[in-house]
Amino acid sequence: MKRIKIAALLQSNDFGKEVLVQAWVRTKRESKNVCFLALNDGSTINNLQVVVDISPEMHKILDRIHTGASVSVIGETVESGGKGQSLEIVCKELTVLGEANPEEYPLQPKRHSLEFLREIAHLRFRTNTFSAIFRIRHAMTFAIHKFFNDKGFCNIHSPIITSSDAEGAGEMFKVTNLDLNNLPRTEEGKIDYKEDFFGKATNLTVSGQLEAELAALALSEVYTFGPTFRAENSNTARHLAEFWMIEPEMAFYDINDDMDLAEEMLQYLVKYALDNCREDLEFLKKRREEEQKQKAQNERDEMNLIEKLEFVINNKFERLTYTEAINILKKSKANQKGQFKYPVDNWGIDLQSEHERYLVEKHFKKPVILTDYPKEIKAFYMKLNEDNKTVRAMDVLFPQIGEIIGGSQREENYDKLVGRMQEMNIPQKEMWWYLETRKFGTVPHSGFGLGFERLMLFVTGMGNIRDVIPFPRTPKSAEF
RNA sequence: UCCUCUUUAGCUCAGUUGGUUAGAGCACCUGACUGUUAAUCAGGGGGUCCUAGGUUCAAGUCCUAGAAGGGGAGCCA
Repeated sequence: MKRIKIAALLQSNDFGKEVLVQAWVRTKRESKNVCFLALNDGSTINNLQVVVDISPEMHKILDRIHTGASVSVIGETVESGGKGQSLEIVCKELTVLGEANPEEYPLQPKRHSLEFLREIAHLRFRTNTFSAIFRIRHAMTFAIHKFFNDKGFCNIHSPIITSSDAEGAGEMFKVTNLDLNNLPRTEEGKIDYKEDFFGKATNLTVSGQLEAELAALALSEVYTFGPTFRAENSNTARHLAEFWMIEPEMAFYDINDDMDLAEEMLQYLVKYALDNCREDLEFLKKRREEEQKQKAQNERDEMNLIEKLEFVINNKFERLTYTEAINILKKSKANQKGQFKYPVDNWGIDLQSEHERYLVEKHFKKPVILTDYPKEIKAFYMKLNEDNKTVRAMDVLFPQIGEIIGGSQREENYDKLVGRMQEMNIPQKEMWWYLETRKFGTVPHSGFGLGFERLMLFVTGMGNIRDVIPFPRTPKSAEF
């Protein structure tokens, strides 16, 4: 008999049919003559209830079954005699595929702390919360490819190992196969990378943007979606040393086209989750509501998870320039009463997360796109404005998460780009290939980077980025 | 990296101004129960009080150092 998945079975409402189900036991509830097994196979947040009449033979089998065991069940679908589910199966054959010793199995049918589950990341997939999160993560991955594919974008696999460390996007992880206990040295005593695998120093990529630009200047519209590595000693709920980033790059797009695409994409992805992950989102909504009860009244969410997601797809993002944002912040009561840790006084300061949160959560109460930042606080490749002071950067700020997207129109003018590289001490020699795209058939173009796990934080309503990636890599932590 | 908090049973936590044998709920085991929904009820077993020093007649509790984790900040996506 062919196995049927629980999601399909629960949807079918097809009674009186014999089926084969294989899954893991979430709970076993036993009384004298009857036993109920709640089974989950990860195809849905919902469990299948299996009713077992306790005969002496069944009793022996049931003794081996505890939370976490894997079982194979042949039974007949019936309309449930109890509340809580419409369909259940009456067990005819019950086989234990794998026992789970209850003295050792760490998951109980009760709420565990996220910190504890992080320590057992190999088993946390088996909880409602994490199975919901990773089904949503899959849906978002798929939706990203679908969004770009439907628009005629080309997916580009940018390299993971790179020899350029000129981007200044953060500390990099070194890639080498040199014997670290016996490093080859040059005459000056420095490490001789000519002896290394690639014949030069290499690192893990911190961004696929520069390579994506090369592809965009031929294929017009491309995107990358790959792992990204930053060796920063960042210990926050929003940073990972290994994370996934989506980086579209579009020829003939100016900064406004760039913003339009970013907004359309985010709304598309959130809508996709609402349309395709409803039950998982409802579960996470309830979960968050429970969590909120622990918090002080003024720290609680104004909207629940579903409302928050619907709000994003139903409202235009607020667009304003850095200069306008500074003026709003300067005049704000929070600033005048000295409630900011970093007071807003002069044009040119870098916005702190408290300032971003004020704009998004207090002032506009919706996602905000900030543009035209001072050139001093942004990257060398961003297009310089006419004023010679600001660049065509755009950051999309989301409630609770902060910067979810960072992007810009790129500097396509060769001389201006070289000038900016000189100002910011970016070595031009290593970047010859990047500069050549401005020498040969340069065009206006734009792009942005979306932190995939930050999107996941928003969509799932989870508070810690370590809980939306299967196996988080953070400083002092690379278990599993 | 900085600030701050936490670390007690498998899990979640309580443990008073330092004082006898360290507690609860859940989980586990045993028993009861004709359909349960994290089933319920009764009983039972289960402890390196994070680690190393120190103060004291006496330390889970106080002091010092360290480790791990949480929250906030910086860096950023």
